[in-house]
Amino acid sequence: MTVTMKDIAHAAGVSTATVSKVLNGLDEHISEETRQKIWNLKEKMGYIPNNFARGLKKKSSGTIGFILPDIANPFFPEIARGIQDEARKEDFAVVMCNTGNNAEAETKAIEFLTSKMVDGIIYTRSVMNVGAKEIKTIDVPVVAVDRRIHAKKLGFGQVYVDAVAGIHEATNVLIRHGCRKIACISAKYPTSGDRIEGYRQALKEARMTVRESLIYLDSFDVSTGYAGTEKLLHANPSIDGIVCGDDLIAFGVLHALRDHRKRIPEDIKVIGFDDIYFAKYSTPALTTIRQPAYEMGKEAAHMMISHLLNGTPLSSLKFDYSIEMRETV
Amino acid sequence: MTVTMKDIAHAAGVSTATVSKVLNGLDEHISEETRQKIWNLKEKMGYIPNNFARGLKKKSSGTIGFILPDIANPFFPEIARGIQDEARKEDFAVVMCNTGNNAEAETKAIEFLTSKMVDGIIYTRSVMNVGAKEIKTIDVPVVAVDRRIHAKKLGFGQVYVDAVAGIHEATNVLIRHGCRKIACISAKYPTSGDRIEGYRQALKEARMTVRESLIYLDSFDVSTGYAGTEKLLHANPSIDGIVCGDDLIAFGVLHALRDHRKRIPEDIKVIGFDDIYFAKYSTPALTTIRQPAYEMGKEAAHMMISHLLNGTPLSSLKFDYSIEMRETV
DNA sequence: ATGAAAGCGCTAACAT
DNA sequence: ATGTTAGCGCTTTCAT
Repeated sequence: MTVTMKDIAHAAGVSTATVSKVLNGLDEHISEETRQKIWNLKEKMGYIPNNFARGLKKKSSGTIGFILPDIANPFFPEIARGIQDEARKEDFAVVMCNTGNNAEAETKAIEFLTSKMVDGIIYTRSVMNVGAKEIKTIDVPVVAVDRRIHAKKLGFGQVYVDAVAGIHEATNVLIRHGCRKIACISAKYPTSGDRIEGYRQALKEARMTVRESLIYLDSFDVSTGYAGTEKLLHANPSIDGIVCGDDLIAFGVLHALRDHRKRIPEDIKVIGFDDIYFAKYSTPALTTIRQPAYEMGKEAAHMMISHLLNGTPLSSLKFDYSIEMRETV
Repeated sequence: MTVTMKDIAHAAGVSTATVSKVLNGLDEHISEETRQKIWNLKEKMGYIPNNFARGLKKKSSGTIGFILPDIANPFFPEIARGIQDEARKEDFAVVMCNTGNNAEAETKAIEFLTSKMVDGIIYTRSVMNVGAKEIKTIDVPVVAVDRRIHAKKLGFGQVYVDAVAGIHEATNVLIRHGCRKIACISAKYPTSGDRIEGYRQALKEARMTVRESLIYLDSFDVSTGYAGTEKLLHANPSIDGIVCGDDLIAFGVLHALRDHRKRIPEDIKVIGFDDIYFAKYSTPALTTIRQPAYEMGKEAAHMMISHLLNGTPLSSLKFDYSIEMRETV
């Protein structure tokens, strides 16, 4: 049987009000004796507070929710770590929901979390791909990490790196290193259109023609990198550089290139985006544009909690990317 | 303002009971007209159910909790994916709590989740390292994944791979490939003592002496692998094989070996454990003992949900490991 | 220093 | 076909 405050109150011969006060530290006016008795009973009886009841009453749960699109992509767990380390400091719990890039799951996660389970939501998917309806019904603060959204219009907070500029720079790196026929493999998520822009811009600035046949778009995963490379290479054997939308894609590219006996970076250079933990351990070590995932998570949580606790307005925070030169360029 | 059932009931000119019935699909005896009216109102007013209230009443939340020790270790997200795919099928939500290998966080996660927030808990840490007190207070079913625990005694379910046998086999692989001086680097978590046993046994069976100076124990992370290799190599330059407690450690080992200009596998062979997603992309590709993480997660969720829904008893499910021969042996 | 009581939003058994 | 009602376990205001 579940032990409730009532049980403790009964055992201690006091009212539930007294028990509640003691257990919540509101015990200035409680006798030392009663206090002790209650704490002991709590331990002895194995009392666990019922969060449903408490939440129903207090209308807050001391927890923040984190919605991520793909837990298998190390970039997101890294953000999660940042969020949690920060939340822990402020004594907030964090629950995570993985949507697996599934729109329905995303909607459900939002509904679930906003059903008063969390005091705020940190989000890493473009909100643009879920219906406006869902967004409007979110009645807790939200801060978006790493995804460009119309934050201000929606009243959201935002922590991000300029991905367009990042891909622009990635492309420039390749150009600087002598690549003349540069392909691009990325995801065709609504938000990722941006990224591609960086590639196009860089090419134009270098007076190189942008050819659609050099662009392959699917998902942010290894198989996209592999399949994209196969297809692109087949149509254009002379490609000498590949800009990747993220590191997972880059891993797939590396793998495909290896199967095609291409020498990296002699025959072809590749550059990733994110700098996931494993980028430095790949074959060969991946050159990539780094996003400070952990720090972004930390700041997102910080922003959220300050807002929750002190009413600090949610803001827009931009981080800088950096270039991690390794062995693929 | 938050929209409640009362608001809808008021707007529709019916009672909250009727609204509740309709919104929960218990509408066999509700007129089509009322039904429509309520659904429309729900949409129009942006009603979101209050999970606290519902949970308080129903004593269940349709969600299962997943506690993992290190979200940055790809092995765990893989389990998480399995859990979620299965849960999704049964219309259960899953929330995750990352403890970061922090005992306090673990205790909090348990308290938090058991505070009636979830109907069951899936656990990937040895329960042995949290106090018996916490365990006793868990009043929801739990199934442990990948961790040996006294499942039966505690009434837990269990899904696992025999890690001792796995490490035993890993060591054998090295022996079979001619290694004569085999070191072992693993974690000194309470549960990991087991793993080491497999190494010791294999050595004994091959009539090789077990030397403590060839064993390095710290944590399941890359830096342990790196530091361990440095230390071990310094004391025993002639080591020709290293058995790793997990793949993260193996990655650190590979890195250190590279810095020491050791040729792999010619000079020294290394074998990992888990077969995380990135194992095949390392330099060189890691030979390792595979645990079917995704499947284990799926089965754990299946077991949990069957138990929750149909009362199927929690059981003990053993999976087989397999050997992934790649380039480090 | 302690208690009584109202009520958070919802569900479900029991009317009608 | 719909409504009444009695809580679920907790917090909190107001009494005492």
